[in-house]
Amino acid sequence: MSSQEELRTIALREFARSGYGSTSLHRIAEIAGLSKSSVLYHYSSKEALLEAAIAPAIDAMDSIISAMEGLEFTQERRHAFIVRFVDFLLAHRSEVHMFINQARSLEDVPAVGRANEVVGRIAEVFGAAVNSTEDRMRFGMALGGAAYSLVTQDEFGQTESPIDETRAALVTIMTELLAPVSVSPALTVSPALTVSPVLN
Amino acid sequence: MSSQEELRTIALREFARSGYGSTSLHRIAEIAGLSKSSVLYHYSSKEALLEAAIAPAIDAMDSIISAMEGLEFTQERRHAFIVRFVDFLLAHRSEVHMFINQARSLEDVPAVGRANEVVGRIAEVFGAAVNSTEDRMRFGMALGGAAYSLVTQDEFGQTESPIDETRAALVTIMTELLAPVSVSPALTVSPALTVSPVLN
DNA sequence: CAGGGCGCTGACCGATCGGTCAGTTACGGT
DNA sequence: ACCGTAACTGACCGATCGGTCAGCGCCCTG
Repeated sequence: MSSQEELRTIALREFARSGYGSTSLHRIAEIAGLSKSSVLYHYSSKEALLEAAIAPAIDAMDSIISAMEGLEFTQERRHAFIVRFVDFLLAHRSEVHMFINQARSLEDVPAVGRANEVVGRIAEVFGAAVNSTEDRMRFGMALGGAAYSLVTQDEFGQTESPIDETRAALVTIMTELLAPVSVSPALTVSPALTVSPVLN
Repeated sequence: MSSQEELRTIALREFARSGYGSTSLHRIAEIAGLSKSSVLYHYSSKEALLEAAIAPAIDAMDSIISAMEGLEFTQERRHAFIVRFVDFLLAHRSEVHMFINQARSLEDVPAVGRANEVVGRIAEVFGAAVNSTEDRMRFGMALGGAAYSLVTQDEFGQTESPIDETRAALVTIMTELLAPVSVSPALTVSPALTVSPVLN
């Protein structure tokens, strides 16, 4: 693996694990067995290194959502999206971790801004079929929950599962969450339930 | 509001939004309209400020899980846990955001380490009834997804929903996710189970 | 009026940050 | 053998970090 690739890989892992702002170039260099100057030789700045590290994931996410835009939202297409999305998550855990955790604090970085745009387009495509509060929560829990549980699965030392088992489980659960809920109203908890004092 | 409380509130929000490492004491002081020295007058160190800010949330989470330990895992208790957990999420969004995003990088901080312990105990309690890969994913997506979608809901400028609608939707979806899959889902929610939430 | 905390401050400290720059080493093509 | 360039480095820069400290004004009490 070339130094450039190695630096990208290391930076990605460290940025995701410790945060962009809290990861020093010195640390990245140290892990790579290089000096800080060498890192800045390959990438003109810390920000350039970040962009190089996450660009492929943004492209992948972009192509997934582009394939959905402007098309009617059939069951088949929904399922195809879920499968693509799960595979995307499995292939780009660290990048997704970064988007989830630091998209807000890094939004001035061009590449991260672009990532936020793409996420917004996903929300738009689903938004057409998603109106109620509960449906919106379903959408958020399906995408966010899938990403989050995948990320923490290898962060915390949980029991590891075979990849295809994980993949199948994710597809099943996301399909369940994103299925049109108009059916079986008996499931929903009555809205007149005890309104709790939510205070800080 | 006293300076101490105000600093705690500001610190919590900034730590959650930008990360602990990337938030300077100067910035916190600036928002509070004080000097950096004043912050260090009220809290002996940045870490002490962090601990003071998140301690109440950890206590609340601790009491929720303590109420579950050592008891048989009935439908009623599962539902009670979900309701308490959702109310906990609603009351402590910022703290939960921090645990999710930075628990790993901050684990040497005593208070955060304690938070990780509590999360581990939650996993243990549920782990008894959770064996397959899919059930484990369900658990992760229910807890993590709920926390994540709540956090991003007000971070990104999404359409805001009434808080009791959000609460009801979360309870519904989490119940659906955590219900034993073998049983018909229609049977799992009994309407008379609304348990009053845990107060802080 | 004296004085003692309390809340707060600016000046200052060493460490570390991202980044610049001149210079060294290794090496492939002619 | 020579040269150009790619890969890499240490010394150094200004800025900012968390933290220390002496001292400021203010209010309350004796």
